[in-house]
Amino acid sequence: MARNETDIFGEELNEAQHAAATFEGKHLLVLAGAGSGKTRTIIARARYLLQKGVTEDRIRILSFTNKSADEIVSRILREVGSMSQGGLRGQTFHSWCYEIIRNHPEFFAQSAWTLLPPEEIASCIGFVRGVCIPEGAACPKNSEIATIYGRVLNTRCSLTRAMHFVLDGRDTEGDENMNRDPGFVERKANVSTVIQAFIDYKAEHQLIDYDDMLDIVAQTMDADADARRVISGEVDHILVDEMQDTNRLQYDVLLKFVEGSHLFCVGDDAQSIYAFRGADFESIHGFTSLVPDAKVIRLETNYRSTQAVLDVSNWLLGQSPLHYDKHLHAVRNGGRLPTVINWTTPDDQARDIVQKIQKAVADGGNYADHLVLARKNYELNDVCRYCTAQKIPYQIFGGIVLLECAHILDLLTTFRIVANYRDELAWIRYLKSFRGIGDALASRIVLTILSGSDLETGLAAAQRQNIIPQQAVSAIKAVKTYETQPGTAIVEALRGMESALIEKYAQSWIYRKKDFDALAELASQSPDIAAFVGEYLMNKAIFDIKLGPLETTTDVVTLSTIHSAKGLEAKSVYVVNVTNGNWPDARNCLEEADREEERRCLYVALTRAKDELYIYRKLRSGVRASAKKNLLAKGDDYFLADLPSALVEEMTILKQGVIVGNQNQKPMSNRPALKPRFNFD
DNA sequence: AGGCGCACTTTTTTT
DNA sequence: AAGTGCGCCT
Repeated sequence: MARNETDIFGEELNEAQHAAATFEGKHLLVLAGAGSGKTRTIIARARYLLQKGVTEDRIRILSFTNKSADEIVSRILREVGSMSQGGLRGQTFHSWCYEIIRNHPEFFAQSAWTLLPPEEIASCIGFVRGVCIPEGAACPKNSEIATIYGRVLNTRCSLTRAMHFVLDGRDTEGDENMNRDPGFVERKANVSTVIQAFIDYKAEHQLIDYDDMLDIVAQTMDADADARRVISGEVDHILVDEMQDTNRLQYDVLLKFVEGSHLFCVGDDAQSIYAFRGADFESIHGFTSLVPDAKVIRLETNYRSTQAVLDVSNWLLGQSPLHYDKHLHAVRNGGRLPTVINWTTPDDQARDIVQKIQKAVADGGNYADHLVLARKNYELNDVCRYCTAQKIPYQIFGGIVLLECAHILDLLTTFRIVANYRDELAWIRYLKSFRGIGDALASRIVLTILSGSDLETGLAAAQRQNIIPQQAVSAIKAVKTYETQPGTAIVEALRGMESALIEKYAQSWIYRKKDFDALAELASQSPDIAAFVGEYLMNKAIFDIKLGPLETTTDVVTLSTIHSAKGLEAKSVYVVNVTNGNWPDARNCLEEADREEERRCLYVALTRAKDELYIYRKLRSGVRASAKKNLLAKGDDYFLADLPSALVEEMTILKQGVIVGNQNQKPMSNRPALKPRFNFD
């Protein structure tokens, strides 16, 4: 479609973005480099479709997190105006499939089943292993089996390969050698038995876990032509963000919609950082062969960063032995050289970041212009501390969210029990929070309770046998009374469990206690307990953001892990602890693929910066970097070792506030952009 | 036996 | 901060 005066986009899109947004073919893959206007293009696409008369409910927007999906949707609605009745949906693959299963009892036996909370999978496995393999048998830990199970489902690989990956950190083809090792064969047999029992258990108790949902949708649509027709008939356009993080299982779901819908997928292979969840960064290259009739459009102009920032990012990527199909160029020439800052103690690092932010704000800047990024979420703790001490407002992404905290999960067992009285796992966790009840007694009590036909009779039976504390009975009954007032129900649950929880959490109780107000507030927004249970499991992060420190002011510094920072950008970016052994992580660098994923992760971090980029690294680390068989033996730095001095300034914090160095004073870079090597074979 | 408490490790990253 | 292992107590 040619541009003309009726074009809704005017000058806001470049040619490639415009071509993508107004694409008229069947399926499109948009390969969008960092800062190339990926989100803007998805939004433009949605606006274009709406403009063309496609109704909101015929469009699905899928992203990797609820947070980013929601953000895209709200930006679209903002730009389109308020004509929406909330028909436009932004979702994750998981919440999408959850909805499909719920809405189609005619195709899915699982429609009314209960979702097995992810943090409960390991204990469920522990529960079934007790009855199917002998104690002390050669078998991985429950949590490892849970990971193995997820791995097999998400990547569609063999059990052997998944075990090799999870237990040994290696992901290789060729199972023969493994299967010749008698020890491995024994472990594998046990894992098989446990997983089989786990699958049976879930079916018997009408439970599905996150990954099961995707698989069940894909399977059903595969086998049942009616289901395929009806379900894929509910949507015309599927817009997928972060396509590079899509794994085999998600791909499988998507492929079922190829016939009936239009796919519009946006991604960047160089920003693929979810291999641990089964994403394969190369799978995006297979798009055109998997999806018939697909076209590809590339966005290669970076609008976000200065050339100086992009030079370092491109250099990093160019150092990779892998080949990324990338030719990013910046529209913003020059810019301040990024700074590498060496430190000796984490405090030096945190202090320096905070001082830089304070100075920028004192000079008239905003807190919101600053973004602190870390590989692991605990690395943000020091920065947090300094921000608090200096009264710098901040928000933090990543890490354990409220709804994953142990005390919250403990309390919510009452909700799960009321929502589904036969939820054995919820019962066990609930009962175990009372003094004197451990695994064995809890199992016995549950057995008695479930012998009844409903909650009332079950509880009565347990009371008759005198095996259940009165407190445990009355708390559940109280919660049950307020089934349609979840906010009040939380208060009741807390009243019933408080004394038990105080004992359990001892000193940390004073910190945990205050979370329950927020939880009650949150729950009160749902119509009833069952709805809340279903919703919170699908949307934990969103709830957390709602409760976060955001309310006070919007001008805040953002602290985030890279994985939670997808799509974020800021004028000034501080990347924390880019030190060999930490980044790449010493435990995750056995294979080149692991190290390269870490590199992509760093690439994502660097490309968040618009104007100023600070890379922090620990001085003299890596001396003993070879804990993992010298795989990191590339001097003190794995990633930054050969960084050309012309690309950055370098400084060293010697001790409190004393900064030396400036080994490179050149303020501006006006050299032509470095381009990554590219294999044209 | 079953539950508890203490000391110890172990943690990436997320739906 | 939460899970694991082990010895002690009821």
